[in-house]
Amino acid sequence: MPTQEPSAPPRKRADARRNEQALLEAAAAAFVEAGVDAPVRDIARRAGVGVGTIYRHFPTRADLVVAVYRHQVESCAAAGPRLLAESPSPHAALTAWIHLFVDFLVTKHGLAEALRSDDPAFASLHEWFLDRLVPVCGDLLRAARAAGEVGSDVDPQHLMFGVGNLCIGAARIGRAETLRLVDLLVAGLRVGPGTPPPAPSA
Amino acid sequence: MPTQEPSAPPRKRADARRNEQALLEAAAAAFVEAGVDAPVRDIARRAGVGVGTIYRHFPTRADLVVAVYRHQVESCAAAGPRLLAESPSPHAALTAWIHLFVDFLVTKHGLAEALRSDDPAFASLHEWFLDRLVPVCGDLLRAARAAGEVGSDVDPQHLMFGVGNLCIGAARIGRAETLRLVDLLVAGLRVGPGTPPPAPSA
DNA sequence: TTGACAACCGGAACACTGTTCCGTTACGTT
DNA sequence: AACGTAACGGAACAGTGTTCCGGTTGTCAA
Repeated sequence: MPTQEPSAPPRKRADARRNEQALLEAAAAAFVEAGVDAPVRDIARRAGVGVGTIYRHFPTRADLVVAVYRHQVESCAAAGPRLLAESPSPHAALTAWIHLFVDFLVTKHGLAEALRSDDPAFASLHEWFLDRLVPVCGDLLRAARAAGEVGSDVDPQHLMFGVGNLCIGAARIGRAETLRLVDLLVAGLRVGPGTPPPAPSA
Repeated sequence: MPTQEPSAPPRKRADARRNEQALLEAAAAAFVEAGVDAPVRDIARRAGVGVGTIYRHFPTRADLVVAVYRHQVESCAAAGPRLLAESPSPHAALTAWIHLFVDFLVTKHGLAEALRSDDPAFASLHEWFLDRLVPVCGDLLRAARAAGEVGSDVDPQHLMFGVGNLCIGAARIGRAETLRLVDLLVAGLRVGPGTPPPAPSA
C-alpha cells in the first residue's frame, strides 16, 4: 500500500526534492540572520540554486515562510488544549498560551511585521496563521468566558491581531517589556468588580 | 530689530521657499493616497520638481513626514494638559487623550508602521514623536497613578509604543475594533480589586 | 543499455524602489 | 548689466522582487 492518497502526484524528481530541502534549510538560516525579508538572491545562493528555483517551489514568500515555520506553529496550536486541561483556570491557560505565541513571534525577526503586512506576498501567511491559531485562541477565550473570568466578547481574531502587533519591534523595547504590554492587554479582558464597561452597549 | 536671532541664515532664495511649500503640499496629498511610503518620484512629480530637490530640502523621509504632520502632533500634545483639567478623572483624561492619538494615527496610512520601523530613514521621526508626546502621556499616567486609578508602573514610552503598534493595520479590522483593543490595553492599567499581579517573575 | 522527453534548473533581463552626483539654470546682489 | 553661487533637475547607480526561456538532467519505456 502506497503511503499516498489516490490520484496523488507521481512523486517529484530527485533533484527537485533535494533542492526543496536545501531551500528550506537555507531559508531558515537566512531568516535567523536577516529576518523573513531576507533577499531572494541570498537564499538562492545559500542553497546553491538560481532564483528561478525558489519561485518554482515557493511561488510567494509566504509559502516559503509557512514551510519553514510549519512545525512550530503546529506545536503552538497543539499546546492550546493541553494548557486548558493542565492549568488551574482557563484565563491562566489563555495567558500561558499567549506567552507561547509571543515567544514564537519575538524570536523570529520580522515575522510579526510580515504577519500584519498587507503585502499580497504575505496574504497566505496571514490566512494560514489565522486558520490554524484563531480557533485555538477562540476555545481558550470561550472557556474563560464560561468560567466568568472574561467579560468582554472580543473576537479571538482581533485579540491575536493585537498581540501580534504588540510583538512588532519587540527587539527595541526588549522581550520582557513586550510581554508586559501583552499581559496588560490580556488583563484588560478580565472582568473585575470595578471594571468599566468598554463595550458599546455592554 | 530683525525677526530672526543672531547669526541666522540670511533667508533662502525665493524659488527654494516656493519649492519647499510645493513639496509639503505634494507630500501631504501623496501621503493621503499612498501612505507615508509614497515613492519619492511621485512626490517630486506632483510638486513639479526633480528628486534631487526633495533630498536637498528633506534629507530623510522622516524630515518630510515631520514637516507635514508637525501641526497635528503639536495640537495632540497640547490637548494633554487640557484634558487633564477638564476630565472627571485622570484615567478618563488618559483614555480620551489616547483616543486622540489613535485617531491621528489611524487616519494616516502607514504612519503607525513608519513609527515602529527600525529603518534609519525614520529614526528622527520616531525620536520626534517620543520627545513631543511621551512627556504628555507621562503626566497623564502619573496623575492617574496619584489618584490611585492605575497600579502598574508602566513606562509611558512603552505604553505609547504599544498603542502605536495596535494601530498598525487598523484598516484591516476597522477603526472601532482598533479602539477596542487599545481600550483593553488601557483598561489593563487600572488597578482593580481582583487584578492579578503582572509581575515579571509570576 | 539506450534514447527521448518532460520536468527541472539557472540566471539574464525587467520593473520598480531609494539615493547620489554634477552640469545647468536662474536668483539676488553689486 | 554682469557676475557668483545657491538651487535645480534628472541621469546614473545600487538594491529590491519577479518573470521568462534556453539548456540540462532525471526518469521511464523500449
